[in-house]
Amino acid sequence: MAELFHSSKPIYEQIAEMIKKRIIRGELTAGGKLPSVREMAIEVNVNPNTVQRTYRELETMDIVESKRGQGTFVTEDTEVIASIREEMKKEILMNFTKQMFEMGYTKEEIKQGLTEYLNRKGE
Amino acid sequence: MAELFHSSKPIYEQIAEMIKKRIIRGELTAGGKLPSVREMAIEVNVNPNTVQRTYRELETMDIVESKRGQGTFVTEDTEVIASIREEMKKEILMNFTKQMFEMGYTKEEIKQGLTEYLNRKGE
DNA sequence: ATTAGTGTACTATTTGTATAGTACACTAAT
DNA sequence: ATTAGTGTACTATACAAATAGTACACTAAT
Repeated sequence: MAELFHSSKPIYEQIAEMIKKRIIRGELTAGGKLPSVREMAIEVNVNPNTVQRTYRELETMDIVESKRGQGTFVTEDTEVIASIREEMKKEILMNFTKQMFEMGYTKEEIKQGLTEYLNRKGE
Repeated sequence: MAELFHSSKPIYEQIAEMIKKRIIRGELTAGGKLPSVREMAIEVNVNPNTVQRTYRELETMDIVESKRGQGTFVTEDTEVIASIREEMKKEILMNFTKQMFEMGYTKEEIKQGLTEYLNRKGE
């Protein structure tokens, strides 16, 4: 089977990223139920303990709430979700621009590079 | 001292990234000498063995050449350097756009998001 | 020849990640 | 009450990354 994850980052973090993106895209709605620890473990082909760790992390971030015997649910607090979206966007942009600056590109070159890349993708 | 590295990625890879960027920016020139394994270890506050592993990786990629008793030198092949630059740029752009798409943004929203972010940085 | 500064190799130990297996606690449905 | 499906906890094991320490091989300068 195809490898879902990169080796350079802990799998439990990568699963957390994946779930956050699903929430942000609306695939998982506020108050909605996540796959159970065991289901998710099968879905992403990983040990249940690893998924549990992911859920624990997400719970610490107030993104999900785990209810013993019932399941794990996306927070109903839409403001939390909105702020997660902004945080992720900012984080991704910051990381991207930082790396491009470190390569020596200027602001304009970065913008141009992105535009070229996106146009090329559409061909 | 400030932590130079992220915990989520092997340090030896992060050092390799750092060095590649120095080469690309021209801080380390073709044929130039890198800091010795021991010097670099002190510079980045890490064990010499970790730096050695970085140098070994870079040598495998034909980016540097290690000479016993003399030191480790940037390749003199400027084409290799040029291609590393393009690879890194593409890699960074690909990673960035992939993540933004996964968050649900469109091409135009990505461009706009970048422009806004860069403008905001200048304030 | 000696010395200092290189890269290189090796063993041992620690830490974090991930897996494997088992067991328990709670909830909802029957 | 029983059962199935939840989250949770625990021990044991394996592996990679990183550290620590030591030693060796080679080069250039003295």
